[in-house]
Amino acid sequence: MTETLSPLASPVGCTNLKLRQFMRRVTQHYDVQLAKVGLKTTQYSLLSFIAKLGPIGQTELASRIKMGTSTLSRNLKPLVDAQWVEVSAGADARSRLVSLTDAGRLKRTEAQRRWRVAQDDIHRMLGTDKVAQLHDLIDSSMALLEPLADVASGE
Amino acid sequence: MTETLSPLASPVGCTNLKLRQFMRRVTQHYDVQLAKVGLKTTQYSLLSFIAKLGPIGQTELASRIKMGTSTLSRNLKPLVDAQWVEVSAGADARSRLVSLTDAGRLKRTEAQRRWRVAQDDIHRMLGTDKVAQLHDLIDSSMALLEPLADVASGE
DNA sequence: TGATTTTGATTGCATATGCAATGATTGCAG
DNA sequence: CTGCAATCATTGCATATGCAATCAAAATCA
Repeated sequence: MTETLSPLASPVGCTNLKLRQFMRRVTQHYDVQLAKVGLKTTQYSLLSFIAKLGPIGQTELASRIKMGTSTLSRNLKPLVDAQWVEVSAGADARSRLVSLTDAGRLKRTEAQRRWRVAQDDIHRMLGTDKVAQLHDLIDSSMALLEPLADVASGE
Repeated sequence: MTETLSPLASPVGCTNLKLRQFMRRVTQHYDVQLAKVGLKTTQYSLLSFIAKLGPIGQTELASRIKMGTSTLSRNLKPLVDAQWVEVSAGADARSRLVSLTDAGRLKRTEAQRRWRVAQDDIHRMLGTDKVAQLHDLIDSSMALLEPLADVASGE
């Protein structure tokens, strides 16, 4: 079952390098829009995740975002300082639940409009089919790399 | 058969988020190998670029890597400290030429073997066709996003 | 119950990233 | 020649990223 018709010679370049370069460009693009509401793209993602996942522990949240807990911990800080995110006591005395404040929900909605602009730009520049291919490719690749995460967390 | 069987509805997710998540995983994968020779993936890329582009000014180098000059400036520091990279006087008194030392070339060769392992792992885990698709998709997308860079640099 | 392990989160360290401002030169217009 | 604009690189500031170590609390084992 030939998925594509291309020659399919073994790829030569560095996947990591290409990804990094591409991501720098793409992130910059989103940042232009989100800077208008005082956010970085990562912060917007974070707000969105918290909005969707409601009050949630940091370990769980980090896992969903596929980010290290130490990074998450620090990335939350500016959002907490800005009072968009609040950290309340969880079931344990050690665990803390992360959730949005009203201001946070407002900010997220506001930012979402900017995100939409950036995302539409991407669709316009790349074409929706290319974006769809990219998303699918990333999704399926991510699934195939999942083992990595398991190994890291001790399995 | 058409290239894909999916309806090709307008993609819903955030391209930037997917890319970031994917890149974190992929970078971690390469880092495991490169850590064995004391390098980060970015540092290996940098060494490779400098090896290939010979003595080169920082502005030009940054442009090739598609990285900001301030980032490049700082990323060079640990490499210079380790004496893998040396910075010599350029044509101007302001411009400086970046090149590898002998130790740098050695280190790069050594690291290349590790990179090869990581890259082969990727091919094995994702399949060469998927990797090839990904590379092609990134290359063509990058080309379509080039205008961004021009705008940023004043055109 | 007391000791050990596990779990949840933070912190030290090092790097990556970029914008804006700065410093240092060079080039060019007047 | 003088002064302003353009160029090359670095630095201040803020964030992103993760590993290893740490700290605190809970769970488990003995």
